[in-house]
Amino acid sequence: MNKERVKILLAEDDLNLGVLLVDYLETEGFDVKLCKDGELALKAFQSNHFSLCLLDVMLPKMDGFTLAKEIRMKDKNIPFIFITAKSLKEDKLKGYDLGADDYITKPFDEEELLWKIKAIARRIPSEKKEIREEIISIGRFAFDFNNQSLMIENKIKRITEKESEVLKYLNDNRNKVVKREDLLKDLWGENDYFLGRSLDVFITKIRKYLKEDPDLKIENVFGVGFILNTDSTSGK
Amino acid sequence: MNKERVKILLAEDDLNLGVLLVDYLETEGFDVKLCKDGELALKAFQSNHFSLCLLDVMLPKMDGFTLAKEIRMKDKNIPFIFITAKSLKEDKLKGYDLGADDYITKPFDEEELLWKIKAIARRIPSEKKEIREEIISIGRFAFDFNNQSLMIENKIKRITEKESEVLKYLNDNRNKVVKREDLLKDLWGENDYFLGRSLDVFITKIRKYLKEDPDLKIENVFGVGFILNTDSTSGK
DNA sequence: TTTTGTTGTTAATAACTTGTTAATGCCAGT
DNA sequence: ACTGGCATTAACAAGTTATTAACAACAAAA
Repeated sequence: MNKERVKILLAEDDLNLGVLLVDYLETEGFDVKLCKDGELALKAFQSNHFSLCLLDVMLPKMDGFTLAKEIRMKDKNIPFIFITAKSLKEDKLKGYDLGADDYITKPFDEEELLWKIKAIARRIPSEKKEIREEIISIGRFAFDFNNQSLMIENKIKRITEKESEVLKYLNDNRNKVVKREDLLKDLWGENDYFLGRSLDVFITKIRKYLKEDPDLKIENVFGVGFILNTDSTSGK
Repeated sequence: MNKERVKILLAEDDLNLGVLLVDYLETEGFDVKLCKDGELALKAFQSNHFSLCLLDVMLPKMDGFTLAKEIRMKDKNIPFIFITAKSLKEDKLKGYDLGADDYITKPFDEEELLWKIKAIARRIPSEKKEIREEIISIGRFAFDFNNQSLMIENKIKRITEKESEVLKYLNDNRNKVVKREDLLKDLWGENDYFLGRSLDVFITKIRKYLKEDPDLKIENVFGVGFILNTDSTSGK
């Protein structure tokens, strides 16, 4: 959960190159959105959140520099790398003036581009803190998965890692039947008799925690799994 | 007042080029320290605070890569730009592995170097925050990170650098679980079994310091990390 | 030398698993 | 519908293993 993938906006009209790059970067762990002209790229930028822009200078509809200017108006910190065919000084200058972090001249070595991206990605402030703050409410509890804590009436109970995982799994499927099989496969990686017994122990423990809110109940579905019931009207 | 001059460490044995660069960069508003070999550069780095390193790869006494490695041990985030005579891919690769942000091949255009520096400088977090005299209060302690001291009831305890770092990291995430993994990656740069053991030692030491305020506690979150508890209502 | 950080050792502890017994639900045969 | 048998589940206890605490010894650096 620690590794949110870095999202890259790639504006490149040469689809051969574009698809190649997307493949390459995705195997390297980036999330890449390819747009084949400037306007599409701008549109994509407006509706998604990217951490880095890789812009070809020569683009249909809107050239890379104009695009950069537009993007810069939306986000004044996002890093750019320009892809340019010629290594003209004026071009480079213009790019840097717009706040480029780097440029790379076609034809280029993919690996080199990767290094450049990595160098920049390294300095992208990690968004961890934002990711961290999610607190889920379950009945009258506030469940903080990352902190492994269950709060109710300003009491905090710290629970264990596996307990958290199981509770989160149940809650992610609240009011729906969770199959033992699925839960075990997803949380333990495999599913055998003994792990099943282990799961039962965790269910017992979590039931104990949840007792403080009488509306919450983990029901057993015989031979199939469990269901976390948060809705007092439902259930039989 | 916003513009503290960015300090650059320049390691370059060719004094012609070196002096030229110093002049050029200084007229551009940077503060440049020129060192003519690797050892001098390392020494300079240890006694000053720089925001960026410009390292020639070929240097007397200690080559640029080794120098970078040494510097990286002192500061895990400082950006490097390598100056290299040849444009060999292996060289570039090696540089990037060490965390280079860019490289530039001799002979180069000064203006181009300037752009690269500016691109990086733009992303240097304004150092004000780190440098400014901030005294953080942690429970009944006053913690001065920069001076590595912990004060309580007009007693001052001087603590070590790593102790400070760990304490600051915990405090920056007070009342939240700090994962061993994150802490080690951020403060040590990597995460292995032995560093984990080392961290435990620091936790023990810091706990000892914090004992004087009974409301402060570093709790262990088994298998995950630690949490600095400053809030007496929380805790189990 | 003195300080700082790392590695090693041992004991203690917490998490998870396995074991035991009792309770419960399902279903087949009456 | 009732009943007995069997599999599943609940609850708790005991066992196992890896993690952590605390301290000491060591190594590296200032």
